Amino acid sequence: MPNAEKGNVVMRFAPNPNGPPTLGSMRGIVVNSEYARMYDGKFILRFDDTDPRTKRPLLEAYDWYLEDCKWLDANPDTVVYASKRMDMYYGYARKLIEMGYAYVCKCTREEFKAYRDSGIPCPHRDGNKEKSMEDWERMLGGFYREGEAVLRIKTDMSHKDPAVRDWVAFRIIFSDHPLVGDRYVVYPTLDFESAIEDHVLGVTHILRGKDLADSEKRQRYVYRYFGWEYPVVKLWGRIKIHEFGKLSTSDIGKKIERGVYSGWDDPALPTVMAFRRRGFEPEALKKFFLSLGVGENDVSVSLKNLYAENRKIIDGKAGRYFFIWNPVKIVIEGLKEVEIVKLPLHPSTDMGTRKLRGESVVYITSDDYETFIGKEVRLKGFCNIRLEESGRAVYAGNQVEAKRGRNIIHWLPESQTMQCTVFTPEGVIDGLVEENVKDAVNRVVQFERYAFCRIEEIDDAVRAVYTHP
RNA sequence: GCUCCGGUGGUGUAGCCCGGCCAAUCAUACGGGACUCUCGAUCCCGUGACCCGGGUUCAAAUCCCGGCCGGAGCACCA
Repeated sequence: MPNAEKGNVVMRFAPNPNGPPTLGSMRGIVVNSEYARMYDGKFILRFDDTDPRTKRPLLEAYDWYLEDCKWLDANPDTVVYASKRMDMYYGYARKLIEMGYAYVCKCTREEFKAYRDSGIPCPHRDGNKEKSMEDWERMLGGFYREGEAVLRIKTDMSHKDPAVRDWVAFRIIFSDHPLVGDRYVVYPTLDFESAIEDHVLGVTHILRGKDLADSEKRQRYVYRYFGWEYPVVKLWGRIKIHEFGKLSTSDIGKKIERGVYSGWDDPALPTVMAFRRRGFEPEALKKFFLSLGVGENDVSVSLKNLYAENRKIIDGKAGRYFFIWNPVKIVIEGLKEVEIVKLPLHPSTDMGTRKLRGESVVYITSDDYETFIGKEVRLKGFCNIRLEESGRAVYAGNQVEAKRGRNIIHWLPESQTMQCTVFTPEGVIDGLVEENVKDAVNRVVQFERYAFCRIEEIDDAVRAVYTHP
């Protein structure tokens, strides 16, 4: 990073808490905090919550961000709530008005758009400062209705990029704010609020999405007027995950209300909550985002990369259990005695063993039954059987000769099963699981030949959440 | 339309600023083999990329110009 001195770096992540943190937020948290850490710097979490109407903050979401930061090992050194610092913004606004760099504009949106598009100053632009100050105080006092007046920053009405021409710094919104109630009617826009805060907080480097590229051009005017130095900015492109469609936070909210998703932590959603619920390791998420780098080109990446990262961490410590989806009951004929089968909890890590009864009535998945019917298979750790028609099977010895191959399948004794529901991104899968998983509540296990899953809850039945293959 | 910004194997990334050590890094994916009482893991081996066209230069993925393709912004949203 340019101009980064060890110990003197201040970075921030500045979300609007209008919903739960998503993968996109995670990128912001991870990348900013990691760079700050790399330079022994400071990491600030700032809530840019200055629009109580269009992007209305969600009260619970403030804490969600705090929790998710903590979980991602990105605990902020400082937490700032923009909506609680309104008076400070007002102060800077007054200074700008006094200096003649900001003015109250009473054009309608449409009127101003016309001026902006043609590059002509609007009639309010060159009014005297005293009048603007008076109008400003009236705005604050509730004299104007919404839309009747805004405070604009003077830039350059002939700037080649129309987006930077005299942009709005404050507007009137008669709507109570989840955090500060109805104390204010004049709210700063992101561009203004963020410009002031970055300076006040001493932010040295900004890493953000390129959708905010124009912000810099706008904000630089304010910095120039105050004689401040603008932080170093690095932008990243849009991120698209193959497995998730385009989902805006508000879309997701609606779908949750309609019952399409069970909640913000539905495994099908790209929220941090969902990934936590699925049992992902924060370290894997971090590596995943860091591997994307901070290039300005848009990335379109598969979750498989994340799965690979996560697998590296959990494979060595996830206990192995049998989960039978689409169970089929098999009666084994000619089985001599009931024996206790000991299976290792992990094939290479020493985690002890689990026990299953070697009974003559077992369950296997119908997938296996259908592909191996008429053939000999080995019930892993137990014995060999030949699968026959209509759920029968014949005992075929104990020799582990079937080693070399694919015909080793998992199974469960009838007397030791529990109902199990797995919540996957594609929907719910029901099946049977060995009762030994009761030792693994709230841990990630591997259901052999299926996938890694987190055991969420066990009462009469088992609830598991799909992690990844 | 206007203003910006990008374009390295299937995907992501390093290298580009300060041209040569790049017949291009790493990861993932994919193919093959070994091992394994999981379709997981591990170990080998392999496939596979500098958008196109000009220019500058002894030398270009790296610099310049044009084209094509992609993205973002053009809100009293963040």
